Amino acid sequence: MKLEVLTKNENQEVQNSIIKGIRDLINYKNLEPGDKLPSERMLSEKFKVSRSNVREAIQKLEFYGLLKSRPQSGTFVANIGVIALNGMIEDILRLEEPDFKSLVETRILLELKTVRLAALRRTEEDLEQIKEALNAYEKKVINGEDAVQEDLLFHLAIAKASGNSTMNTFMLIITPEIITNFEKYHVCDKGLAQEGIKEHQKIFDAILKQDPKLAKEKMKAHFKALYQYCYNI
Amino acid sequence: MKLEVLTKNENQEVQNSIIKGIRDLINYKNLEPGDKLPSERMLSEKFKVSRSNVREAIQKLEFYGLLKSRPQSGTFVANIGVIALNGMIEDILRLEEPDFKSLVETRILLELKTVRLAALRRTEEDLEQIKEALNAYEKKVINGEDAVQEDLLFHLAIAKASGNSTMNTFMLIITPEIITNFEKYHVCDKGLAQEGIKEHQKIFDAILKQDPKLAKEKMKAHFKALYQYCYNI
DNA sequence: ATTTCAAAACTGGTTAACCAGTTTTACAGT
DNA sequence: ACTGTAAAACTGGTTAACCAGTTTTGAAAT
Repeated sequence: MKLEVLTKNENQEVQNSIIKGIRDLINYKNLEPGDKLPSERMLSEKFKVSRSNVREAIQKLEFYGLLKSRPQSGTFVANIGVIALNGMIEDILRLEEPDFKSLVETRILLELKTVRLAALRRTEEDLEQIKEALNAYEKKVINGEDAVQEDLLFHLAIAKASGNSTMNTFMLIITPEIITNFEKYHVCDKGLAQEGIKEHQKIFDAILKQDPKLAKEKMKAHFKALYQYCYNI
Repeated sequence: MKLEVLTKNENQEVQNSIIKGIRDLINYKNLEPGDKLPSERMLSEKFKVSRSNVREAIQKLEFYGLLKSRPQSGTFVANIGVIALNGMIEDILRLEEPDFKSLVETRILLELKTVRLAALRRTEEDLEQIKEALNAYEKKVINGEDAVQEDLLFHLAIAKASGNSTMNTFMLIITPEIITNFEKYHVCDKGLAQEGIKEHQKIFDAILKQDPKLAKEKMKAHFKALYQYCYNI
């Protein structure tokens, strides 16, 4: 028997076909929320795929909160109702890779919110960490070096200070892709970076003063160039 | 040698210690972005853990965009700079489980944005799917049945119509947790659901008319009760 | 008919051997 | 010394056997 190594796309298709199989089990085999899924071994046999493929598919559905594995016991369907399960699985199957415009749009949305929340909720420790990130950014820019990383770390420090762990996680998810694209398209040239220092300082001051409205305003100003760039692609 | 099954928390700690190990490799062993990580076998030996544990930790860092595995070749450090890598790994290690308040806060933020974008960008097919979800919700509520799932599917249909795949993904991530908590705390009782039909209809009409401002307004009104609930916990 | 409880079957997780590409190595030919 | 190339070493991914808890089962005891 000849074995082949699958490309990432082929593997994605295998995973999706397993997810479809699990969806069909829920739909046509009376598998209700809360019930136990057939064991990984049975699923791998039924779908003619390896057990590791089954495990990966289960992990993906677990990430989206649709399944829950319990060691030495079984994998269980989340208790969110069969209709929601179906709708969500359908959506997950059709999810496409995020484009850069989506990322920037989402980033701006998150940042304008986290900076307000940070102004309202920041602790003294948060302030210190934001200040530290600001200083690192400033130093790099003054030396004429590329400071995309320090820029993003400043924004991540604000997200952390927002006290909202969900938004913090989401910011972390999009940040590497943002950095990669910024460096690829040279979004931040030296002139923008010089301006950036002042803008960052103003954002920091607003958070320090606990003025959420001002903080949001200054963040909006900071993103003005980015906005323009994004809508001119 | 006695083996024990690890609880989820213990496993989390194992994973975090591997992530710390990888961080140290980057910091102290001249492992620069773009370089190849030591092989999974070497890491599992070095950190005295199983290869599957190493693979899981790598997958987690891959999810956050910090590593990239290439079959039959190696795992590579993302090209986002050593400073960003360090900052992000630190943040990932300290990430906490999201609380319900964070989830609701994030949901409202996303929904007020996606509904605006949906009003601007919705296709005819989007409209049909939103209408379908609206009808399903209506039917359930009129029959006096619990309609939390249909409610959320209506909102997911709007997120899909926003044309922003990142926001759509984020909505999917938070939805199951939202459903679970809603059902647990009985956030939507029958009276709210009756009101919900009218509110959903108004949101749909605004999207149909391609009026983003109105759509956001109606969505805000829809969340008014939720707002109150959330800040009274 | 009901309850008890130990043995058997089954579970997700772990391990180690294996697979087939990729990369490095080292030697043969010039 | 340099180049070409084939073999060896190494890679992430896959497989199958194994581990120790969990669940089911079924016969014995009541």
